[in-house]
Amino acid sequence: MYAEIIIDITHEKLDRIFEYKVPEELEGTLAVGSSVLVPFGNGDKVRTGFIIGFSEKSSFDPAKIKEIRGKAPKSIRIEENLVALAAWMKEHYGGTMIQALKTVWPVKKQERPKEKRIIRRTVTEEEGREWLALFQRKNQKARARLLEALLENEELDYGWILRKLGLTASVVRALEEMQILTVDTETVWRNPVKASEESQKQIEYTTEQKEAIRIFKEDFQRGNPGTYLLYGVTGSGKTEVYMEMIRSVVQSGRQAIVLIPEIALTYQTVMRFVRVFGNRVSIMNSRLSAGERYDQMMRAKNGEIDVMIGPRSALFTPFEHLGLIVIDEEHETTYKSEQVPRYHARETAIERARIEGAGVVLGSATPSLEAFEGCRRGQYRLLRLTQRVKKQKMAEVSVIDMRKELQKGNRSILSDCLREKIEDRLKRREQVMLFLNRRGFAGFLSCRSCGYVVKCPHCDVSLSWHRGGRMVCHYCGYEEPMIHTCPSCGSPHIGAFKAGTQQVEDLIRKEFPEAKVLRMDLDTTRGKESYETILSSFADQEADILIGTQMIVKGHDFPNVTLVGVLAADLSLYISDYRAAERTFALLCQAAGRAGRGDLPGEAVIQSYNPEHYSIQAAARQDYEAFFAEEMKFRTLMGYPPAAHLMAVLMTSEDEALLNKGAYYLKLFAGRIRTDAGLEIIGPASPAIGKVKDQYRKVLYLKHEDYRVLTEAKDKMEQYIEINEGFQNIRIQFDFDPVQTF
DNA sequence: CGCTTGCCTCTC
DNA sequence: AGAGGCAAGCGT
Repeated sequence: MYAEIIIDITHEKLDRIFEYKVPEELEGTLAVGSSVLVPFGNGDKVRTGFIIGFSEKSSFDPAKIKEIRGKAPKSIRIEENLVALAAWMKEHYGGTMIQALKTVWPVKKQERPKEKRIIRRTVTEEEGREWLALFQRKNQKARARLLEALLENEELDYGWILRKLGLTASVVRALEEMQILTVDTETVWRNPVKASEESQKQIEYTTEQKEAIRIFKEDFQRGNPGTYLLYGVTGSGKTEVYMEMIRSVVQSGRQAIVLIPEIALTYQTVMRFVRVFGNRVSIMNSRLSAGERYDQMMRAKNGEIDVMIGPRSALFTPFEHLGLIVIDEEHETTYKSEQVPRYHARETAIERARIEGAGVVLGSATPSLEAFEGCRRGQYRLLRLTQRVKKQKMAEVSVIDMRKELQKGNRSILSDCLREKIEDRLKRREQVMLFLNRRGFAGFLSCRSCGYVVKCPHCDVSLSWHRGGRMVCHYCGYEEPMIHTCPSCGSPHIGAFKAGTQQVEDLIRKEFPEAKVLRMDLDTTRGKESYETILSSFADQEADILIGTQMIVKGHDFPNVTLVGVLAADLSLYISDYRAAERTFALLCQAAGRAGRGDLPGEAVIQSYNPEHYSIQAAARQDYEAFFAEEMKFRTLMGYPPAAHLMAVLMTSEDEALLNKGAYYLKLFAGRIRTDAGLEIIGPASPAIGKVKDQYRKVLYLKHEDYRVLTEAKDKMEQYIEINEGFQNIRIQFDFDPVQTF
């Protein structure tokens, strides 16, 4: 018997199967997904490898085949279904098999189990009373205290009782030696979820919610759940629908995974699930310790939990009978991994569900073009929620033309209209949220005389000005002190272009000195819990105005917020990315959806320099379908996803000349892959950031309607690169349907 | 003529 | 990735 093994070394040249003989004593104990120790290379250096298959006959020279040395110590076997998923991911997104395996199985090794010590009384109550009397006579107070506690409760938690009664270990040991008690050690699973006592109120579902639940349940019970898009406006009760669907999946003995964007994984979200599913819910995220993460994997594998909530990576939870994967806020770009393999959680979830016979529910108020187009093509089923649960009206949205403000002589970043409305809310003691597109997007230092911009010497991006007089590169972290004369022309008129959240905060404090203002962005949420702290103090109405970036438009309901202002709405329209309009539309809809979540009606003001743009117009009317129709025309015309597929080939090298030459030849080669006109090749282009950490970058884009043509092109290009020595010092990465353009 | 040094090859 | 093979380069 021979095993097909992937060696645990990330290198393109080793990214293939190696055959090893399975020693007889190990037969039966090894399976697909096991990790083993094998001799590798000339010196027979022992390496770990993963078994991805078996064969009776070897296809390699039998004389050269070596034997597996043994199982890797402390390893945990990867589920066979997840090995299959890894293979699909490698093929679909590029990268090596070992990278794919490590993505679906992030647990490195067994972790030390958490132990709990328990004190148990071994004497009868009667005997105990005799001992107690003895201790009291001898004035042995500590022993008496412990024994009294044990007479009340036969079992006590070791650490807890020592702390509570102020005892030392020697007291316990003494009683243990007298054979009054025993100390037992038990292993327990670490549990990051603290269960609550509250129970779920009875929910009245709307007709639309009932219909969505019914359709899913019927398909699920018939045994062929597919993929559904739950398209529901903000406040339409999507989460309740997910929970009801999960409930029916769990009732039939299967498990569910709920994916959420990392930022939305809050205490409140988890508690909603805990109220329904109790301690059979767990969470997974990067903030858990290795031990906690390992234990959650094991609890899932052992069938001790039914629902796993977490970001992208929770998709690989090793449930034995997975029945449903829910992807909340499915349009979020965080579902695309920026590490190899650059997988998209939506597509990967659908593939995992196919392997496991499970269903997928995608939920969003502003679905991705991919999801909505999928419904139009009949691949996914559309479930709609058009009504808000509490029947509140959607916020009234007005668009302000900032060019007209300028003509009127208002040069502030605040329009007169928005200023008046803020004043009005402050008077009525209602809350306001001001939303700015991006942190420090324009906090760069430029010379007003010659136009010189201070840039990072390593990354080709402008340095951001930070309070405290330093300039920082957001890509590599490079810092330098603020300068006061232009290095190019010597002019003293060099300064920061102010329009980050910090500048908005300064302005608001000056304009409304009586208002209490909170600011939330990457700078103020650096600390571990401060994200929650800021949001909950705003929810408790400790401030009147909350200023922030993307992060304030998600999660939390603030019932007292009746006005949302969007400053510089169209900044995200100008980034060089084919998804710019989609992102702008989603952001504006979400922002508008924040207003009027309580009993008071809400209002949103969108300030724009480009108010006639369809994404802004459609967002103002909250008209997704109008936006979709317009945007889809553009994607079709340009051959962008989801109308067609796009593959970015990112090349990096320290040697600029070599890189340019390599890019030129790779383009020539790409042109010969297919002779039909369907495969379009764009570039090579210098990305927006031409250099990162002293590595030059070039990018080539390939477009084709058929995704398989692109994966085929990827494979051929990989081969070409391997044969041609000119590419030795050029690194190449592929990115399918990228969410960021390079 | 032998020994270091850098590049190339190969890994079941 | 990392070790062994091999030829060019340098010292005695």
